[in-house]
Amino acid sequence: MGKPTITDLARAAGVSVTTVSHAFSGRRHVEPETRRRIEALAEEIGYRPNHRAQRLRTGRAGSIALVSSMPFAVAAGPSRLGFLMEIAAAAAVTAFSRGISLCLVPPLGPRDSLEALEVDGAIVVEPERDDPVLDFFSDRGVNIVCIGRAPGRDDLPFVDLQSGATARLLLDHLFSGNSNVGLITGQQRRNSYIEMEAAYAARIEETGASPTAIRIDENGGEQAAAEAAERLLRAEPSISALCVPVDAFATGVLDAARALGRRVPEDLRLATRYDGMRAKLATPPLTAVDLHLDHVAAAAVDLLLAHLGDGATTPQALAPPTLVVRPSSTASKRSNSARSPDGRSRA
Amino acid sequence: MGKPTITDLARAAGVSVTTVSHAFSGRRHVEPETRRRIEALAEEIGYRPNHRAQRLRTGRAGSIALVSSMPFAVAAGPSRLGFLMEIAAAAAVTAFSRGISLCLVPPLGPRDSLEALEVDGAIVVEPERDDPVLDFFSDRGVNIVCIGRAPGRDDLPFVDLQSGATARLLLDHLFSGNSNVGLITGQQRRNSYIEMEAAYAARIEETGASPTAIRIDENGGEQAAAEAAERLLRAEPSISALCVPVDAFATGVLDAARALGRRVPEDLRLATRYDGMRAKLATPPLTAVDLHLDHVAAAAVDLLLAHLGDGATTPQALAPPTLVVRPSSTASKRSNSARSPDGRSRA
DNA sequence: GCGTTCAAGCAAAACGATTTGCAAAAGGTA
DNA sequence: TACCTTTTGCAAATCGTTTTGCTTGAACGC
Repeated sequence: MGKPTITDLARAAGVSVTTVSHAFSGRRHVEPETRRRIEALAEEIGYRPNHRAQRLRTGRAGSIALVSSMPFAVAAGPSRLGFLMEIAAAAAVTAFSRGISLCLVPPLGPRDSLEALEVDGAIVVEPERDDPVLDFFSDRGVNIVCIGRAPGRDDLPFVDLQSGATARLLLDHLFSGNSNVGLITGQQRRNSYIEMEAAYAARIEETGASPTAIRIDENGGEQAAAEAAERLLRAEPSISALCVPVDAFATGVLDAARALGRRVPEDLRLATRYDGMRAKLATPPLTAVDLHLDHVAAAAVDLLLAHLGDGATTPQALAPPTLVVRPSSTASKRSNSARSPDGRSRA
Repeated sequence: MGKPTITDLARAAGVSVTTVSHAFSGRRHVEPETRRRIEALAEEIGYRPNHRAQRLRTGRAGSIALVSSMPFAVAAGPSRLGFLMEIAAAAAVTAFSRGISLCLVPPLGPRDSLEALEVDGAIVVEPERDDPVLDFFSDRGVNIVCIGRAPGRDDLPFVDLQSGATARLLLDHLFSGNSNVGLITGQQRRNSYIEMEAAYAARIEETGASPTAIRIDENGGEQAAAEAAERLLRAEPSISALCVPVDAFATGVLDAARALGRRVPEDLRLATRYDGMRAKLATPPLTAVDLHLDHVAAAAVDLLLAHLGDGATTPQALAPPTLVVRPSSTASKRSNSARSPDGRSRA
């Protein structure tokens, strides 16, 4: 015969299945001595509750999904992967520590391939406006939590990526060098771009400078950014600093600068958002923002769980994003002795 | 009332639940016209089969796990993450295209935290000898497929990482420059280290050179490697090339070389294994091996599925690993015009 | 007209747990 | 003793499928 069931265990212990169930779940009191006997016996005969049966009965799936709204395979590639995967790793750890597992969901191609998915809730990373992923889960009655506000969906709970603060951090830094600052964001309408553009517009308004902001299709990746940046820098040679939140775009800008013979940071100061491998290992290393993605991921898991009414651990407050200054943006007059000059030591 | 069940659908269609079930599964013939009516009606009333019930009945979980035997959070950190996550992304895509989902499993801390996991099978990435992860799944009767042979577990199916070929590729390249080649591997007993060490020993035997091989605890990460490499290079100043399969160790070696004033590649040639961000973006970019991890991941998923008797897609043959020569190992006499000199263009 | 076969569909038994309502025993009070 | 309350445990219903026999009715050969 197969694996022992709760019935086998009950028979062995000389009690009913109800009692066994209660002994494990604690939903009702059972005589401590009885419980101990049951537990010992369970261990002995190797009983383990059947999750599939539990799930049918309770209606819980015991797992959540982590979804990127951006294709894995698309050009933004390894870098974007870094962002998502840093979240994935932390989310997996948190989820498992809460007793649920985490499914990594690739972008939905043919819509029905996601049918297989069976989850209690989903964490969607930086959705764009009208993101089909959101509809997919909404349709199925799956709880959603976003990382980064979902544009146009104020009904959805989210963990704040603090994009406004991040934007101001970067812009404060770049504008401080008395530079003529340009902006390169993504074409997709993600909240972080929207807030970045708003902060930039506010800055421009304040200083009376002339705005130089362009958008690039994320799918073009590094190369599209390099081409666009080259055109931009030719057209507007007075630009002396660029805020480029997408790190793949930022390295593209580095290529463009090299092609144009403009040194970074002496002739062009540069800063990006996600402080990943790419920013850290670029030449020169890129000024970036530590978004505390591990905390963000953990908070997202806990927020989702709270919405599921499960483990009501109160999501703790998030630390504000912090600027990590690296050589790519040190003001040209000053020496390279800014904090964390090499950007590699803490990798 | 809640979501429509198969019973509701059967009633609506004026047939029995059996017929509905057969209409969807195709296990028995149903009148084409009846089937069409059922399908249309299903669409109309919004019926979707309950996965939990299906799973209880069929005994399939509909998902597989991807497990790293190495802690996420441990010092090897972002780099190791790259390796695992590159596999995770590709595996997720393949798995979903086969109609099953993929759970990302963090390392097991307290053993029971993994209890929540409910999968049909597990892919374990580069297990070490006596890896507890393997026992965990074996105990539970979960099918296992490894990426990279599991040392001491010849019973387990695996997707070959072709570590022997990889080792020879790297060693051929380094020895070709008439260099005095040293080796730095990891202390853990993973198959790739074992095969690398064997290939190195064979080389030494052949050439009559004196061996200089050390092992470093993976948990020490980049810094431990830097310290060990510095000691090694001081003790054996004649070493003119280092084979360092772990990329985090390789960048550590770069630091050590810098500290000792040895230029790479002029004074010290260097090559690593995993061709990730780290290798590509290092200064100078590191010679590495393209392991075709995306194919490996896909093959692992298909192999696992084959063992589950599910989608018996024959795993296609794997492409051999290919050397990607970068400036870190170009022989000192030659110019830097080896193929792919900058290592960034194809990122 | 009689057996045989086949197609199409149905009723009911699993799958293995949780949960509800009820019963027996135990203790407390009047 | 009678009555009420609490504790402890049980039997049976339930979750929504899949799957196994079993019934029809029709087609077929003879």
